[in-house]
Amino acid sequence: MPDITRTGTAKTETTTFREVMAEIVQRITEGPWGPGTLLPGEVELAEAFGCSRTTMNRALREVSELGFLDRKRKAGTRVRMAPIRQARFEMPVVRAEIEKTGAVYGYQLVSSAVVVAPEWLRLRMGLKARAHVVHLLCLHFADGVAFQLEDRWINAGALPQALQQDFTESGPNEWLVATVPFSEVEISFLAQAADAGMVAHLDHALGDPVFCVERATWWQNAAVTLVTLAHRRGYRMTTRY
Amino acid sequence: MPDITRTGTAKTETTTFREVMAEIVQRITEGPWGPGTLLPGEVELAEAFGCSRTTMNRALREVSELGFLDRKRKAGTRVRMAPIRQARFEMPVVRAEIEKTGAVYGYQLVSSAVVVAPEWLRLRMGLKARAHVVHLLCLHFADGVAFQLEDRWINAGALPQALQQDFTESGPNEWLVATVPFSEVEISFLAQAADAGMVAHLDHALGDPVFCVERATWWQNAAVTLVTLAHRRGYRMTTRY
DNA sequence: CGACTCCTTATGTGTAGACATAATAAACAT
DNA sequence: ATGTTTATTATGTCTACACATAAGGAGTCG
Repeated sequence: MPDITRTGTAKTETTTFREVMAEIVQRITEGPWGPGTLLPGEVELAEAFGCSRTTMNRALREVSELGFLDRKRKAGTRVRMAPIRQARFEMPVVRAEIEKTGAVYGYQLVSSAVVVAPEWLRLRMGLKARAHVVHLLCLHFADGVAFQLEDRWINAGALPQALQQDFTESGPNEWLVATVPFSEVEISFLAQAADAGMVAHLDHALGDPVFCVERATWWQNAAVTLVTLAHRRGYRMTTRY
Repeated sequence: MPDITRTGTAKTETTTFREVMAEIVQRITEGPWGPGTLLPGEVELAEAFGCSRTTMNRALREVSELGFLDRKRKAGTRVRMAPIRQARFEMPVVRAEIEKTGAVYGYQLVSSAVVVAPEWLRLRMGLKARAHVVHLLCLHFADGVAFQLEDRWINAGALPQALQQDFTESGPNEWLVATVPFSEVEISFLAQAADAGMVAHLDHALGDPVFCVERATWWQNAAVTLVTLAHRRGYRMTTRY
């Protein structure tokens, strides 16, 4: 039966790769494809699902990116024994994070100074001896309550404009992402004991555990900035999936 | 040799979507496509790059998933003003995390008990009044040194097998991922003050800041387990990109 | 002016077909 | 037995083409 234009009628009866994905995920999580199962080949599956191999390939690839499948040439597609658990945090600018909760964002510059980089900073960022840095302390408020204390160092060698820039009205982060948008970044999450600065500006007692995010960024192998974001009491960073 | 198979000579001269991606990313980060730029349409780009639109589409889609591009039908493809910063952590089983560093993994069950769920746990996980839970304390070692203290609660109502299971030889996590592999998960990162248990088993003084990961999991809307993973002094969770 | 319709356009996705490549398995030689 | 080559096979990717869909913009009408 030589095929005639499949284009004839309207409504897609084609199986979309999203439908295929959903079905595959369901078969893995609830259905017959338990951990360790070796799936049939793409060609066979495509036939069974009534779609082209291209579509099946895309579906399998994306399910695999979700962490459920392990694919290898020749070896085939296998359901992982345990799915890869991945926590993915989008790190918006503080302003966006606060405004998303419906709160009013507030900003205040606490202190600003140009200093010679201290030893630990030089080692951490790979700065030259006697390199000058801009050191800023800033506060971010949610509905008038201190939400985050930003302790930032900017390498004046790499970004001399930072020396002239005025940070009293808006934070250095917004200026930096506009100035050096595509930098290499290293992010760390850690717990720190509250120091004097955090006690003074956040709702902490000296030595309290503080959840901190540290972000170091480089641009073309030159250190740009190092920032530690200290959060208010009880802050937790959460993701669900 | 009659056959002219193009495989004979040079490497494929087809432009692969990875090459295209690399070029696009470079044009964004270093080249002429600064933040806000509206890119030419897929057809035009494909022609310029000497590839098919399919390939260009894939390249653009993946670059967009990296957070550099914003794509909308009809509106076109635009370079984001600031790339979406995303921290992505793969959360392997502790054993794998430790062995990846080359250290020898060690495990020890500290305590095990079946108790009625305390109030806060009932609220946190949505358990019924007087629900029974298994409460475990376990230690994970790297080269003999305590690395992580696992404080785990398992809902015996949803997983009665947990009552019989023996956790003296291997941790509850490995048993759980094998038993309930595909659960819904909520992960939080937070800073906590060291309590008596952490002081006893990790290298902490009372009240020290401890970096903790809390993971709650459900399966088909029933609470399965809640675990708090307390880390050793100075631990930080890092990602780079 | 404002709200509505319709057209256009760029991306989104599906299909068939072909070749590329990695990795296993089988055949072979040492 | 062991190491090496060769064949096989499942996934990976490219191509050309077609239709689907969202959304901007022009034109229309009250």
